[in-house]
Amino acid sequence: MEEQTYTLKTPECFNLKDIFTCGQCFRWQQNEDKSYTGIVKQNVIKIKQENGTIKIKSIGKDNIQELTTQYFDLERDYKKIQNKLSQIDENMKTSIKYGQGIRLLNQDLWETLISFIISANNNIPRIQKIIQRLSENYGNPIKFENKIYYTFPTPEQLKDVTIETYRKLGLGFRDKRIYETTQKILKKEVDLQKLNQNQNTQEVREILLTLPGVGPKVADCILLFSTLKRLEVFPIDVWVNRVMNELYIHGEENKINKKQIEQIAKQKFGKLAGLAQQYLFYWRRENEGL
DNA sequence: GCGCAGGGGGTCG
DNA sequence: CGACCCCCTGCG
Repeated sequence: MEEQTYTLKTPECFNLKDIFTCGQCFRWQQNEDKSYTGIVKQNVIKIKQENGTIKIKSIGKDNIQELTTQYFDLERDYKKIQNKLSQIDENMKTSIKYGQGIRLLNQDLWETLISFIISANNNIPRIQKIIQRLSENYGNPIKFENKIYYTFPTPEQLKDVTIETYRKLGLGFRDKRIYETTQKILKKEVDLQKLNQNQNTQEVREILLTLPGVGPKVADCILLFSTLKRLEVFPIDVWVNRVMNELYIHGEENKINKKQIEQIAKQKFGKLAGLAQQYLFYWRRENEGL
């Protein structure tokens, strides 16, 4: 495999720190020179933002220009989305200003599915470690700049991994969920290839919910952060719960039910609820002391 | 220092 | 609605 490079003018609304720390991905790490290295499908990618340009170096199967365009959602007009959301209220203006550079990545559906099952009742450092361990044990090695990186294992690569082995890898009670979901995918009880052919988001959501370990919040994350890219969903985790209560309900955080939040999100943000969620989540979590 | 609650990007029974 | 695996944090 050969190295590729690709340089492009920095798009509007594009900032690596915002993209990688807004909570949608687990496989990027920052280097000393402020560049980031990550694994995308069967490629290792290093990306650096400087002086109005994005410089990318990669090694792997895919054409770097096509991959970048797709993965970073470069064909969507985020400025337009931000302008629309900004008209809704001051909260939107503030949070968008804070997270201007956020883009919703088009991540591999299978990887997103497994990653967010792992995320349940878990914290980000441990989620990252677990995914790293799974990849080291079952993914493909790729050498890049004298280091070995590992791709996320395919369903086939996890085919014979037992629940006990998952437990040893530190997955905890998620062991069974990962095992059973993988088996269902392999048997095509849920066909990930065909899932996106379904136009109706509610129907896709229902299908995802049949997989062990996938509840409402995880399903919405998959719908939003993967190639399914359904911008109208609104994942509600503890942070979104918190910020919505503070901004729109003015009530006791733990007394509010999710249905009420869902309803407010839908009526206020409509088809762009997912983006609104990201700006609010990122803003609130990065300003924890408020 | 060390030990022990507390809680974390929820889901399941 | 409580339990759940693991691990990291904060407090006593």
